[in-house]
Amino acid sequence: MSSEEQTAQEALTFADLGLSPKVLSAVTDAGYTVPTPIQAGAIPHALQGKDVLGIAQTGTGKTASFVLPMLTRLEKGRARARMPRTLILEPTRELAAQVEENFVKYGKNHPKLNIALLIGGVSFDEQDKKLERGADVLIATPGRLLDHRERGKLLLNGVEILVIDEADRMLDMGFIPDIERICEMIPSLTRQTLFFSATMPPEITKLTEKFLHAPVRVEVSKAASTGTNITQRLVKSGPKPWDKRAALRELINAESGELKNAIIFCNRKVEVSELFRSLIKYDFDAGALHGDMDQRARMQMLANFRDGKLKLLVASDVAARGLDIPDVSHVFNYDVPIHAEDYVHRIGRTGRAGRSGKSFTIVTKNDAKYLAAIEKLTGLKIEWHDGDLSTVVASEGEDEAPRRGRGAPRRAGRKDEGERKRGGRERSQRHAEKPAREPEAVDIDAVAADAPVEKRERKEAIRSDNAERKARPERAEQPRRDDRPRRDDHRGGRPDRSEQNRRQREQDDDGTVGFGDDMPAFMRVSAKV
DNA sequence: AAAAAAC
Repeated sequence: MSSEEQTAQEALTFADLGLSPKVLSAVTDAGYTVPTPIQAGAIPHALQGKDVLGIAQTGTGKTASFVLPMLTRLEKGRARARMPRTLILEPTRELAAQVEENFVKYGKNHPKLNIALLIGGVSFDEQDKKLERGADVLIATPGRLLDHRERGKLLLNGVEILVIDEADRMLDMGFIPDIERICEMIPSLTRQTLFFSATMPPEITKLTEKFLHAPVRVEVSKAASTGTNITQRLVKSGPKPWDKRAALRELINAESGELKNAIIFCNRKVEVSELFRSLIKYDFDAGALHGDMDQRARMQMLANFRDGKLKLLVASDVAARGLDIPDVSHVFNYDVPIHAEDYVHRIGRTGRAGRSGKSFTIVTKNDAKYLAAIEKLTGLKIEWHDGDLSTVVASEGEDEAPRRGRGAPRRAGRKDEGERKRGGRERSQRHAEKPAREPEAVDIDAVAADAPVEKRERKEAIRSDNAERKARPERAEQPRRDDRPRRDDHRGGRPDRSEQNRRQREQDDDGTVGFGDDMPAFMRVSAKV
């Protein structure tokens, strides 16, 4: 594209793109007049029925660049039962739901538009009913889509427009075989394909060669890989979880003047859970988001965070890309991401739409090589916030190596692999929180679908617990935290985790019945504000 | 080395 064309396009308004009056009016009502570069580039071609290869990061207005032309094109024709007219594939459930919201928003003048969202973790029947009724727009994650299809509830040969969104992320997640299968189910002669990816690794290029016909390539210049409006800092910490949690708390407090809301990224789901619990204990206004959580909790957390009912969101990389969370003032990396690109995506959650943002990455001595990779990728030496690792004060916590030789010999009564791992983690967790003398915990295990336990086990535990609770509604005064085993005897007579949980649940008995029956207490806690 | 995604 020449620079003249570029300038000409910047002067464009949505009214110049060829969208239908209904769509245009919804766009205007939403307060938009000038399309973003990807929208200006893709919409006219999409309206003409051409295949489009859009290379754009999230936050560039990519979603509207396919939603708007699709709505326009859907005005002609009607959907037949079980034969959706369009299909949009998304890598995560949240993204799929987000696209649905866009269709609702811009499709408000299309009262007859049927939208079906096929994602995992929610009821099958409702989705099936929508399919039966005939969907104009089908938005799906690959797993659930294939599930419906295998049950014979879905025919894909009537699909007129196929959208593959976040293709590079699909690749990362191992979805490419699924995507290929799905593409092959849709007749290529009658199909228009819109394909979006932030980057074009060889596998993705191959995919586009296979499934796109003479695509129009629309590339949006990458926003400087890590936006210059983001202030990035490194924060030293000891290597232990309690060191890192303390460093984070200190940081949040120090930033409290500027901190409007923040996402705190962890590398692992268990860490999300642990950190979330810890923050709640310290009375921070925090929520959690990761893929093992109950789908309703995921949605609710995200909604609360977006609506400003929740200040801190502790999340796995499920939240790193694509989620449209406007106006996050801070991003904290509780862990240095193992993949350098993830760093870019994570901190890209702040400093959006030209606003300024701050990111802090907690670094321990174990993170050197990941940090080096990040600095290499971004071509940037990230400054230390308050002295580098050489100034870390030694932790007062337990020795690095787990102590042995106390209690029963290790061989006796050895637990299975999973249990042993969990036990170890809990031990360090408990210990970690000891020195700080935290206020009593909100019990999260009782309700959170995010504990590192099989779902079934969890449900079972809650069910039996509820039964027990009913049987004994009244109970003697609870022991206080100070009566619990202390620092040095935590290896010995520590009450069983489930015992602790049970007591805690009895303490804040709130009538929570179990998954799916009631809103988890931790969500209520966060919603209180 | 981790997350995500199907019952």
